Amino acid sequence: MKLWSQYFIPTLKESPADAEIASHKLLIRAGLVRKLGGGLYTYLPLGLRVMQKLTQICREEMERAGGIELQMPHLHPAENWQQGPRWAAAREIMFRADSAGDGKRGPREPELVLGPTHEEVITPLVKAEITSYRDLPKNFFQIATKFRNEIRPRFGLMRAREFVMMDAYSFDPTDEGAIRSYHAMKAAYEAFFRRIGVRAIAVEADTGVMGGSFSHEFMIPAEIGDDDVIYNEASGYAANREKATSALVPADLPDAAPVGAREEFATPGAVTIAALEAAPYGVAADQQFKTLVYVGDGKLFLVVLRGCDELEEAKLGALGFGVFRPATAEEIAPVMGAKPGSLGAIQGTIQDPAALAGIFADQAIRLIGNGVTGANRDGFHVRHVNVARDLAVTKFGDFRRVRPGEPDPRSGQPLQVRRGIEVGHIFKLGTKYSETFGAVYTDDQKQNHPMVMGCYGIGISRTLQAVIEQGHDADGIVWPWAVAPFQVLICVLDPQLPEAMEVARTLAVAAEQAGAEVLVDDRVERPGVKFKDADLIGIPLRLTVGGRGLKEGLVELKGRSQREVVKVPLAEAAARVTAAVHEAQANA
RNA sequence: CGGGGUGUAGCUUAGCCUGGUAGAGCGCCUGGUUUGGGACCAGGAGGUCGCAGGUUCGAAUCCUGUCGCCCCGACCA
Repeated sequence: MKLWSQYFIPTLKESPADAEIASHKLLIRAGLVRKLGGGLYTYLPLGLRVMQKLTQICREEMERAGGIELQMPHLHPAENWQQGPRWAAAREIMFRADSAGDGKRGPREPELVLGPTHEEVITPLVKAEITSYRDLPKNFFQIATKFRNEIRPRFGLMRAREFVMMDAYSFDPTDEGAIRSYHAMKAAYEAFFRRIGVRAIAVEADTGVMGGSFSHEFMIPAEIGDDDVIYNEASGYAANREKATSALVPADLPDAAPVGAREEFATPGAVTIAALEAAPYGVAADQQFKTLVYVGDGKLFLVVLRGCDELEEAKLGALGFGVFRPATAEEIAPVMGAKPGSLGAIQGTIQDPAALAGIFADQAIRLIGNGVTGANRDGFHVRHVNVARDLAVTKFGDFRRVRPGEPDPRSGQPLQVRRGIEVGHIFKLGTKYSETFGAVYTDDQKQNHPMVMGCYGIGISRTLQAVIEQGHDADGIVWPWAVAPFQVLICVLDPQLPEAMEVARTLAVAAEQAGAEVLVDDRVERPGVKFKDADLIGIPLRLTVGGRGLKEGLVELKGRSQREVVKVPLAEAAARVTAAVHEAQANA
C-alpha cells in the first residue's frame, strides 16, 4: 500500500505546450514521465511501475517461448560495428561516446558507441561460446535501454533517443529451425500483447537496413501512428506500406504487341508527367514511363515506373545496394545525355550505358501498351514505346507504392489503409551476421555451417505510450488491469477522520490479500480534485471512503471504465473488494 | 538535413505588429471561510523576457547570429 501524500505523483491540470497527441499529454499530465531533453525522459514512480509491469510480462512470455535472458553492455567498441555488415548504414543513428565530450577521442581512448541494438555484440559472443550443433538452437534476449540518434524524436516516448527495448536473437542450425524459432517468437509476441490488453496486429514488413529474408511488424492501430498498414479484413492480408503489394498486374499478362515504330517528338519545356498529360500532348499518366535515377554504392541505376505511380523507395532495398539515394541533376546529365524530365530507358538512347548499374522496372509498366518516355535529349520525348521491344530492362520487380482500392494479392478484394504504431518487429535474418562474424557450428557429420539467425524487438517504452493511446477517454488514462501502476485506488475524502483512514486501511489489506496493489489517496484536498486526479491516472478500480458515506455505513466502488458507482455496506465492503479484484484478474 | 513555427515565473500564456514601469490564470506560501467532481476572500514569494551581438537616449518588442523546443518529410522499436 502506498499513501499518495507520501508518494510522488505530480499531476497537471494543463498539458505542456510541447505535447501534441493525447497519449503524450496524458503521460505528462498523469505524472508518469518528465522530459529532460528532446527524446529523453525520466520515468517518474507511476511511469516506472508501468514499465516494470510491461517488462515482467514480456520476460515471462519470452521465457515461456524458450528465451534465455542475459544483459549486454550499452557501450560498444566501434570495432564491432566496423566489422559488421551495416556500419555504413547504422553509423548515422549511433551516438559516439567519448570521455571528454568534445567529439574527439582522447589518447589511448577506445572508440565507443552507444548501442542502438545488439546483433554486433551477441553474434561474436555466440561465435566464441557455441561451436556444436548439440548446443543449438539458442534464443537470447535482454530488456535494456537503446540509444538511437533519431533524426527527429517526437511524440514523447513514441520516438525517443533513449528507449527501452526487449531484443532477442535466435541461433539455429538449419533454416527450418530458424523458421520454427521465428514462429515461436511471433506466438510469444501475440501472447505478450494479449496479456497487456492491447490489440496489436502482425503485418508483413520490409526488412530495411536489418537485412534478412522476411519479417513482421506488430502494429497497434491508432490514428497518430506513423506507419500505413495496407490490409484486407476478409483475407487477412496486412502489410506495412513499404512492403505492401497488390495484384494489379496479372501474373500471366502477355507482352503487348508493338503498335507502330518509335517516334521522337519535340516537347519544349515539358519536363513533368503532368505537362505531358496536358494539351497539346494529352498523354495519360498511366501511359507514360517515369524514369528515376538513383545512386547505389557509388553507381547510377534507373528505376522505371508508370507515370501515374509513385516509387516506394524502401522496395529498392531488394536490389541489394548497401546505401542508395536519388542522383543529382549533375550526376545524371553526363550518363543519360539529358536533364531530369527528358529521361528514358530506351536502349541505344542512353549516352553512357556502361555507367549504369542496372535498369530496374516496376512490373506495372507492362500494363503500358504504347507509351511515351523521355528521349534522353532535352526537350524531346518518344512515343510508341513498347516495353518488350524498346526498354533495356535489367530486372522487373515491385517498386511502386500500393494505393488503397487496388486488388488484394490474396483475395483480389479492394485493399484498405489505416495508420498504426509499430511496437514490435521480428526478422528472420538468415546467415548475414553469422557469416560476417564467423558464427559457425559443427554438425554431426563434422561439417561447419553458419548459424541461421533471427532477431526480434519490442519497443517497451513505446508500447507504454501506445497502451495509453489506445486506452484513454476525455478524463484521462484507462489502464488495462495487467499494466496499471496500481490496480486499486482508495480515495479517502476525509483523511483527517481517523475512522475513514481506518476503513481505508482495512479495505487496502483486503485488496492486497486478493492480489492487488493499492494506492490510498490520503491527501487533504477537496473531493473534486481527488476525483479528477483519479480519473487522470486511470487506476482500474476506485473505492471511495468519505465521512458522508460512513454515516450511512457505505463505501463506494467504481470501475474506471464504468460510469455507475456501486454503494456497498461497510460490513460487506472487504468481501466485495476481494470479489471485484478476483473478477478483474480473471478477465485480465 | 529540407520546409514551417516557437522561446516571457514550476505550468498555460498576454504584451511584440506600432520600442518607454513585465501582466494574468493555474500551481506554491500565510491567514480565514468552505468541504462529494479541479472552491472563495485577503495577503505574499517567484521573471537578467533562451543566449550573444547590433540599432536606439531607451529593446521582451526592431535587426543579425546562435542554441533549445514543437510540427510536416526521409528513418526507426
